[in-house]
Amino acid sequence: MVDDPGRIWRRAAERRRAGLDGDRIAAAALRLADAEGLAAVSMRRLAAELGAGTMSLYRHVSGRDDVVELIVDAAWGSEPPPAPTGDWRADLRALAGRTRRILLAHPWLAFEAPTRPRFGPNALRQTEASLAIARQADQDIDRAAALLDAVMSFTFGAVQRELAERRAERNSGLTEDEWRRTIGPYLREALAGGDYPHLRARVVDGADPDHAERFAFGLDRVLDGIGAWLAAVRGER
Amino acid sequence: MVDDPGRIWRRAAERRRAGLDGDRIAAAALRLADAEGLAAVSMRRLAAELGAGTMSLYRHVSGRDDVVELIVDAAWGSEPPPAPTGDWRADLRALAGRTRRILLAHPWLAFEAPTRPRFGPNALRQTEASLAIARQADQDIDRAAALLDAVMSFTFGAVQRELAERRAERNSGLTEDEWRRTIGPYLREALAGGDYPHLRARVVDGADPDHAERFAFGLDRVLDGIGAWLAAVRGER
DNA sequence: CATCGATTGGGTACACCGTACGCATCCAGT
DNA sequence: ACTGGATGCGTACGGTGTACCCAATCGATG
Repeated sequence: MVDDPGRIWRRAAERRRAGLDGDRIAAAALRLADAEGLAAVSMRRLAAELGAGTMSLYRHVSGRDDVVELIVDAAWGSEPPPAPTGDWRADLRALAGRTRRILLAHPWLAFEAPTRPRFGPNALRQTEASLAIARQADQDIDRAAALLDAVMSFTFGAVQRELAERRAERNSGLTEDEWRRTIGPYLREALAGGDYPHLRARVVDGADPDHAERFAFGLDRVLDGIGAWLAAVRGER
Repeated sequence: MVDDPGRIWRRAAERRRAGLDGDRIAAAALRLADAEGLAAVSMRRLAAELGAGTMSLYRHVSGRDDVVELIVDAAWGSEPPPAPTGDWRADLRALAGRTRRILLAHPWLAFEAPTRPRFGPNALRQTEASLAIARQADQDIDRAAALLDAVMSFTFGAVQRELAERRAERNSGLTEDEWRRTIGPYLREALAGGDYPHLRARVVDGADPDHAERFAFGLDRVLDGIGAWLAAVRGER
């Protein structure tokens, strides 16, 4: 067998039949990741959290990667995907909003989820629901997939940026202003040279953007672009 | 001192004055990361690559995080940012294209770069150039930053998806088709149930999308949306 | 009820990781 | 020539994932 991405999920189904604790592992790991970050989810730590021996975990999970795969899917399952209502624009917006909410609720997820395609039950349900929504805009599966991809690409990218900024704020002092004074010595020196007029304008004159507002702005641009394109495609027919 | 993100870059400047080998470390680390992935860049391995003792690295770099920060900036410096030409749409497209090229050339970068804001010399130059381009579309710094953010959010998200798919293809067998047969046992079972009609349509009837084409499609939608918005804003004035 | 097979729990050990600390060496400026 | 600071680096500690193997337990069967 070359590589079997379906392994864990088949196994999970079997376990459920046998009634064992693959779920407990996932639940404990998710709790740990949310509380102390994904790095804190080590096999030893996780086992300790469950009051079990480290190697016992390997009976239910084939390694740490499996644990991560499990909690990624569990996180996606924390809020059901929205159902199509007939208004593709509103539905796509709701879908993006749900995605952002979930990513913000599990800050490790945004950096782990996009590393490879996932096939957990919740991921499957979610993809299905997303395609159902996208096909309201265009029944053609390839065009629907393409426009969904554009929306989701933006969503992930935007939330990652948001999380990175949030983390930077958390890390150094407290406020965005405080942070500026921390990086100050270096950045001020760089800006003082006059080599970066636009950067300087952004830092000095620019307003601190509201994250939610930023997200909504970008999303609206994407949806506008998709709307215009749909109109053009329909016009051609 | 709470936390000093400018530290390494100040230090780099001093080193250059003193003429030491902070650069050699960065160059070797970048080579290693590109050849064997970021995970292969360990302090021991890196030192061995340089024919030096492990702890010698700590004279020039305050830890592994510094090494990563150095190679991230070095990677951004591998292609100069485009200069404004007067056509904001073409320039933003060129900027996104350059970003995609760099991210694809250093596959580890797409997953490392967005974790926090960077302030290396190349990152600074790049931000400056990007803002210069964005301000061609709208002189207002906040609006320019907002539209640039939308473009870059999409770009990062899209390339991450692309890399994830590429990796999945690499990992299991060879072709996309081969991959489908690998995941087959599990996915086929899931699709056979009839619970996922849209997903099934995508897998069975859908075409394998060309990555570059997908990227161009999404980017065009974003740029269209921005164009329409700019026209509306200008109309209001 | 006794017995046997399979399934599960877990301890030990190995090879890696980042890095704190302190000692040896070398080179520059006086 | 001497001396002080910069530099190289060996050792050691606490962490990581997990391969391997033995003990215990549980279920079904005779």
